[in-house]
This record gives sequence, C-alpha cells and structure tokens, in this order.
Amino acid sequence: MENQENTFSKIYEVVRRIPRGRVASYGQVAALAGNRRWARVVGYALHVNPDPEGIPCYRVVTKDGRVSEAFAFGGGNRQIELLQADGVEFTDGRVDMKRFQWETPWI
DNA sequence: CAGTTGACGGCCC
DNA sequence: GGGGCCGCCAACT
Repeated sequence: MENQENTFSKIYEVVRRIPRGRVASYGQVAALAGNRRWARVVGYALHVNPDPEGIPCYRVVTKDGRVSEAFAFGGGNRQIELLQADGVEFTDGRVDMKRFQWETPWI
C-alpha cells in the first residue's frame, strides 16, 4: 500500500480524506499530516498535485475560508463552483468555516 | 552548495 | 478592524 512516510504523501492522504461538502484549511491539513508548520509546504504539495482527480485540492482553503488566487488550474475561481457543487455555501467569496470546516479530532 | 521562492499562519502595529 | 511583517519547512534555480 502507499505506506510512504514522505511528507507529501501524508499531505495528499489527508486531503484525500476530506469528506464531500466540507473544507479544510492548509494549516489543518498540515496538522493532520503531522506538523502544523507545514502549512506552506501543504500549499506547495498541492501545487505539484500529482493526482488532481484523486486529490480534491479545491477542498483546501485558507484559514480565512478563502480560496487561493493562484488556483487558476481550471480557470479563475472554478474552485468556488466545485465547492458549491459539493454543498459548501459561499458568502462574499468566502466560506463559513464555522459550519463547513472539516470536523477533525485534532481540535 | 547556497540563496530565493511559495496554493500559509500567526502576531504586531 | 484592517494591513503588514516575520516565521516555518521543503522544493526549485
């Protein structure tokens, strides 16, 4: 199995575990991956996203509930449309983290 | 090998 | 309350 202890693999595994209709922040993914300070690394890891179909990187947003502007991998704010399709409600270009942030035991 | 960058986060002003 | 700066780790040039 994919028991690779690589930092990136951990991050990808966490992102892959994000349920539909929910979002997670970069710091959250980093914390679940093992280290909270990997927030920036998470961003880079998703940037090199080797499997965009298996890794819903669009479910990862900033702690403010806003999506990255550099997410132009499909065309502008396509990420928001994908999240809305998942049932995530957006308000003024931002998602209500209080309601849609992925519930994790790390909290 | 060393310096800089980067899909961020948190603290300071 | 909003904006700006520094800090974290890994990858790229």
